[in-house]
Amino acid sequence: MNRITTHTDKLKVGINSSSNTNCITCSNTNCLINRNTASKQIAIFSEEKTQIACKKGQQFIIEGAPVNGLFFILKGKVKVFRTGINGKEQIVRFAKDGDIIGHRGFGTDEYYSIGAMALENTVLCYFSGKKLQNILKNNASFAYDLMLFYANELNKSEAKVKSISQMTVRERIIDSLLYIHTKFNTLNGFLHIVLTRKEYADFAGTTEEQVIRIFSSLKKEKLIHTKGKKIGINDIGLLKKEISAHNFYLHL
DNA sequence: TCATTAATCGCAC
DNA sequence: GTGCGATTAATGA
Repeated sequence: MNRITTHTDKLKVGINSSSNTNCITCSNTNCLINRNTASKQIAIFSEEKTQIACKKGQQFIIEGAPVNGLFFILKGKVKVFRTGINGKEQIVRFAKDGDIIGHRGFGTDEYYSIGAMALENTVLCYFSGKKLQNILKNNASFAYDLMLFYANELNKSEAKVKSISQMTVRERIIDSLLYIHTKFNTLNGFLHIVLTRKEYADFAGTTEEQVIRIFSSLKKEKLIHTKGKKIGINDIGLLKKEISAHNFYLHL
């Protein structure tokens, strides 16, 4: 597709790649580490990390596995989910370049309560808890940014609870579409991420059938258009209008 | 192309 | 609004 994708494919060398991207020259401006380039300690990040290449569909965090570090996404898209009692998946959030995965259990001796899977070929930067703790203790600016990130995540997670418990299925699906749109943007008129109907359902807290039904009525109302798995939003303003009546400001 | 997987729809509850 | 099963469309080897 584009030059960047090709670059990622070259990095597809399996677990524990030795060719680490240097944090100083890294072009991922969405990354917390990158935003702290001012610090001289930035060089340490490059030395302490392990780069991991994940193929599409590969799960790199298993629910119940012991927590021992933190993942940063260098390039790619990931879904973070939790499995319910009857095997139902609840997608907790999506993540893209620069986002952090596995932070909930960081700094504890606990086990992951979530799973994470690559939605496309993804390159991760992995820091073991011990190494990262050393960096955090010596870099106040980075620690502060990480704290802001945690606060923001908590806020979003609280908004999500409200969304699932108080909105109708249609509203939750529209809300999810808007979230995907703000997070991943569009490409050629379609949302720049490919999700199955089931994944939309798992994120909106409903079933695959409901998603299909809502999508087809939204299509009839000319609010969205689809081509295979790809979804395009025709008028973001109109969609926002539908949920703004409830004064829910989600996914900020 | 053919086999596999996903999307869709109808229908019962 | 949910869940099952049959049909149809899309994907990818």
